[in-house]
Amino acid sequence: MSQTWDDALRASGYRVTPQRQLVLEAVTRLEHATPEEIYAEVKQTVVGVNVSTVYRTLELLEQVGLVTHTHLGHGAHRYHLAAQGQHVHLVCRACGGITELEQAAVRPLVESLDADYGFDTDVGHLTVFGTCVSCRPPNHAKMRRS
Amino acid sequence: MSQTWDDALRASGYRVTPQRQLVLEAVTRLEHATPEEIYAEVKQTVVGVNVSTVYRTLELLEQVGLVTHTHLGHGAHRYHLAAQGQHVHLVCRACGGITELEQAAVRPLVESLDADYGFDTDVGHLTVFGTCVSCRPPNHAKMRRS
DNA sequence: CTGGGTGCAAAAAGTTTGCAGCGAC
DNA sequence: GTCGCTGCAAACTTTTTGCACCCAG
Repeated sequence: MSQTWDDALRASGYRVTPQRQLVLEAVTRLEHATPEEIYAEVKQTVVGVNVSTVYRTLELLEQVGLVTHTHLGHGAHRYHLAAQGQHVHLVCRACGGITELEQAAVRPLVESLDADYGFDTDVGHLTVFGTCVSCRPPNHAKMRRS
Repeated sequence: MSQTWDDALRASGYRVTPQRQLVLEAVTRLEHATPEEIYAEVKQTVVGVNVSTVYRTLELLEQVGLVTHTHLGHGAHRYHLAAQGQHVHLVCRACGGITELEQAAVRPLVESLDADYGFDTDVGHLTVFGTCVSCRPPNHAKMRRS
């Protein structure tokens, strides 16, 4: 499996370089990472890698289909492995925590958007903002279902 | 109704200025506008208004609760009237079109996220990316509801 | 060897801040 | 008249680009 990704690169006519390997590893390790975080991660392994290379590499990896990005919170692009499968993100406004959900969790929504509006949802990009259990005020936290 | 908003400002201890009125009008007129678009709009009415004022005003209006912002596509903050009510946004990747949905459209999702994960969804911030009817490949586009 | 990839530095885009003067109340 | 608000310019942050050198194939 360690050879899968570089084949993907070569297959698309791109070269396999240590920098690209490092960026891909960083994306894999730190899930939901911003370009900056990825840069920091890569840099602490090998010095000399440049920010611009990280940006260029991310763009390329995404184009090849190895990684994808989502918009979590203000302007933060966050990258993750495409192979990890498409998942929905729940982002807590209070603690900033990110929860991943399987596609199944939003299937009803996707289907109704399709049926009612003919809209084809890109589930992998779906991000839901709100407040997670542990950050909700204890009182009216529950007693909703009632 | 033209006097409602300035009371909201004064009530919060802020002054009512022409610039603030202009920004609010711009937000009202062009729905889902970015700071830049708002700036452009304001500028074409009155010259001399500054970008920084637009940013400061938007921040203030949001704090007072007159407007809200959502994250639509990459890093674009888009502002809209809070009074317009919370609505979900469908963003088409192909044509960039934005469709607004009433909260009701996602109620099932919101309820299941609450029930299953204790997550309190911020519906006003919910944005769904995908492809709209008119941009979907004609073939498998329809024939669902059939 | 050759051309794509990288580092470096400068540019561009988007947003914030300090400060002096102006005008809402 | 006072103090908050604004304009202006400069600083900052984040991302992009041009160019010469270097190394994967």
